[in-house]
Amino acid sequence: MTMEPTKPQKIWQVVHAIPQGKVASYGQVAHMAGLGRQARFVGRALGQLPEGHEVPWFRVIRSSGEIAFPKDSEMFRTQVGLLEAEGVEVVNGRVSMRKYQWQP
DNA sequence: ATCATGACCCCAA
DNA sequence: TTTGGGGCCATGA
Repeated sequence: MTMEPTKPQKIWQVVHAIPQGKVASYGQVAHMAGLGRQARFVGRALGQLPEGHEVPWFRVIRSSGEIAFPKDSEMFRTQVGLLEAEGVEVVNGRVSMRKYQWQP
């Protein structure tokens, strides 16, 4: 029988649907996953991704357009690299939401 | 049970 | 633009 998706699974499902070259905010993902204002839960869920996943976690950023990791961190550099690789411009750790936000 | 801490957000000033 | 305060809630000390 089919199991009800857990909260993290709902989140991963939404994130998986973000198209290449677009980004979504943590709050946007929370809302789309039916979790209301639990934006923080999205960050937690992305940190719990199992190995071998195909979830484009790097397309999730803050509502302000900023990358959520410290600029001097390895994760920050990784995320910027992945975003730029698919055409998303990152200037000073920030993405233009006006240009790149996913709008289903 | 309490306290602090987060890959956060929104509003007001 | 920046700051401050409240909201949210799982997790670990």
